[in-house]
Amino acid sequence: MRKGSDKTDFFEQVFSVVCLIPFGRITTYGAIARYLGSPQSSRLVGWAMNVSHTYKEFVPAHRVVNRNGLLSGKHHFDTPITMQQLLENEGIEVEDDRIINFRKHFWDPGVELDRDF
DNA sequence: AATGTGACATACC
DNA sequence: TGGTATGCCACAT
Repeated sequence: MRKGSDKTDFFEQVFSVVCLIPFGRITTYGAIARYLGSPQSSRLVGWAMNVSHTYKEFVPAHRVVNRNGLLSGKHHFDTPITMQQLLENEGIEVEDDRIINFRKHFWDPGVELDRDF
């Protein structure tokens, strides 16, 4: 009985996962997309971040980066350095718009949330 | 209402 | 080995 609330089903799931990212951890668009069951919908995740500021809840979009660990969306924040500042504020080292030890800080929802795959 | 776009990722050549 | 092309779904204009 979807009562219209599921129109943003994908987005809400994305926001939910992003909100579940622990402090000081990061993830990738592809990881989220794969966790949602649509590994090829990674763009939607990025798009979701784009409209995250329109979402009623706060979404730590700064904890989501591309597969290369590059702060692809830094330019979309208030200032081009806001994203880096937020990450550094969480103890994540960022150099040249790239996350150092990206793999170490990587938080895979499909693994951490123990998906049944 | 329809078209284009988008903070990616993967596959193929 | 890198570059090109495509897929995906919802939002914005």
